[in-house]
Amino acid sequence: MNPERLRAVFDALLAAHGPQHWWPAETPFEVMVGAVLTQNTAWTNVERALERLTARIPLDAQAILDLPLGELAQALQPSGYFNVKARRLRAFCEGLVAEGGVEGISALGTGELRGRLLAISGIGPETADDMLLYAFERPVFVVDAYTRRTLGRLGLLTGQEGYEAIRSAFESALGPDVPLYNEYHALIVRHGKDVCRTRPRCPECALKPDCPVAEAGRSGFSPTATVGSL
DNA sequence: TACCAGGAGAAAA
DNA sequence: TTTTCTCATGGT
Repeated sequence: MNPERLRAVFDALLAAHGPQHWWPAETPFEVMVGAVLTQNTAWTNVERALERLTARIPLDAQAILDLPLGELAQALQPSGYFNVKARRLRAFCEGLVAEGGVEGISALGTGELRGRLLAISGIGPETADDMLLYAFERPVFVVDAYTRRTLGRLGLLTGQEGYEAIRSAFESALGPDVPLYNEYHALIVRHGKDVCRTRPRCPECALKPDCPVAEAGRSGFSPTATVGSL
């Protein structure tokens, strides 16, 4: 992954969309709850679910654990997959309490913290990295479907790379930089939802002149390029 | 009407 | 080991 090209794409995204000021939450715990609820779900639906949940209980781990599972699922209903997410949120809260809460888990090193999060059922790589970057401010790059799609359209990814390969490629190219990772991922999501959202999906829309990151990515465009060669 | 959204885990091949 | 299926609401 070429650092200059990656920086050029970031600069183009920032110029096009401006700072995103992520994550839209008040506390680290709210970030983590949101990370679970936003799995494969539009953020507007997550906001509805959070409103329903906080109308019933204070937003903390013990209050969620004290809420009967059926009531938790009912509160989460607008975010979709509500039965699944109720179980996942409860499992996460159990894990968090077992680790001594947000304070306790904050004391762990990044690698160990990531391992603990991934050990919880329902917390996969992207959700764990959302938490690490946006709740704990650790230098971990978040890879999501928009990252694969947008960077793939720019020729910086083939689409065949695994999650860890993409994450380590970004981190190696950019160096440990929490504010940069924060803004970069937020901008990729914003861009994916905004400019590159076409119906039906156009695999090349980012390469069209009206896409603000097209030029930045074009210099690195190579349909057969791989992470390692860029 | 059909598709998609800031995934993850279980089941099947 | 890799691929497919399931979970589900709300916007376009």
